[in-house]
Amino acid sequence: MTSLKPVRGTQDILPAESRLFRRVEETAFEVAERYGFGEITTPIFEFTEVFSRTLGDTSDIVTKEMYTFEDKGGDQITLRPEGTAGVARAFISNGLQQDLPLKLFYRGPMFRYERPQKGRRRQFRQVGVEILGVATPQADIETISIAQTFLEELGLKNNITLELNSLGDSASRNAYRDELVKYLSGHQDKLSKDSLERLTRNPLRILDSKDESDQAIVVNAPRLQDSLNDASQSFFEDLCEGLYKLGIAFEHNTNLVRGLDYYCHTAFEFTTTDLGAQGTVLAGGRYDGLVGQMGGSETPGIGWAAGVERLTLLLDDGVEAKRPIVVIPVGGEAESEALVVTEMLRKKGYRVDLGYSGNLKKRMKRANQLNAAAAILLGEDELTRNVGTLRDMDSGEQKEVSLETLEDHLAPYK
RNA sequence: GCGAACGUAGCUCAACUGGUUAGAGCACCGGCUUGUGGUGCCGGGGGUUGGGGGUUCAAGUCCCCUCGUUCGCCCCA
Repeated sequence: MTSLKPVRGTQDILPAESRLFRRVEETAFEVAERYGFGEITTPIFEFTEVFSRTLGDTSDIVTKEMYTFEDKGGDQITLRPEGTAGVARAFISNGLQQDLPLKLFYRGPMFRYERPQKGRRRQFRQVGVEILGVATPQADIETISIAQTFLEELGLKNNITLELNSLGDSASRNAYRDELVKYLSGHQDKLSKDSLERLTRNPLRILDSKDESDQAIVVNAPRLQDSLNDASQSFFEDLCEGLYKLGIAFEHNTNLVRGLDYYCHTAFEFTTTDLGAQGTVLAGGRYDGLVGQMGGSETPGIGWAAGVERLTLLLDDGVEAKRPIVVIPVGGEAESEALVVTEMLRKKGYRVDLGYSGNLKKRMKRANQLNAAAAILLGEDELTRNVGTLRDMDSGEQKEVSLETLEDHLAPYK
């Protein structure tokens, strides 16, 4: 019996919910195209190395969250836990450095072996964008503004906040990291257990620890923004000014960080308070070191990814299916003619349903459940006169129409 | 991976301190209405109470294990 349940952290998405997912993904894609992005589709699994090398051997994603297996040929394979690594790999594999700058959009399932919660699944869907080959804040501004437009068009701007920070370039960042570790090492006795581990693995993360004792120590810690060098400082200022000119509101959260080594400069998150601990709905940052680290030529990059499930949870009004026209044969003799009429209308672009069985009453009920806009009744006596009865399902009004001119009466129902 | 709560029909929920055959609303199916849906009335199907074990004369109810969901932590979208 357990085998008839979906695997933990996976779910079936039925038609009503699928419409919500499609709305999110289609909106993202449509906005991305408007901003000049092209869609890229990479495999949902890669050689494990693609992720382990880019995400770092110590990151949680690599150490405990990847679905990794050996295939029948003995290769180590991993179901992708995120989208950027695969895009970077595809960029190198396909020699796309000659096409820079590149603006890419992707969508599809990701896999992480985690404890499921609301808005957190083991198989989940993301949409995301990447801009490769632009080292200036122009790309950062565009990346954030496409995100903003996307969320706005989903109708979500009211309960979502944009948090923004700069990690500085690698020189600034490394200098700060050393300074922070030096400071925190003096307070090891008061750090939480989690943060003690982070101290060696991922010290910047301690800045946004939720532990109260940690926060008390962090308050007096050296500040990230104070160690930004001039170049990093002006990069961030240019970004802020660009956002300001576009009317994009944000909060400068100086404790917002990214753990992985290749991140630099811009880090941002769009968050909501409506989803508990899974409040991050869209997040991204600049990753100038990534492509180089994978073995490609040094190529700056910036991008974001958004969780489709989380976004659908914020869209509580459902998406109605489009209203069909239903063709109803009355009596067995009419069935074959009904099929012909149905097929003719479908080929002309109408959304038409023809039930498989049942008397008139049942078929009318079914039409009502489908939220049909109109029904076309074809009875034997009508067919001898080559007409049908067109019924408006909202008003209940009916009229006989000639089958030859049927389409002339259907415009309101297309 | 750690901590906690919860699992009764397709859905939302009942069932007094353990006590006959586990109920209701919605949904579904049929009838009132053999060429007319959405409202109404009448009837019907549907449950190994997540699964397994234990205590008891008796378990949906108590205990253990397991699976799942939810909340928090870790981490992230």
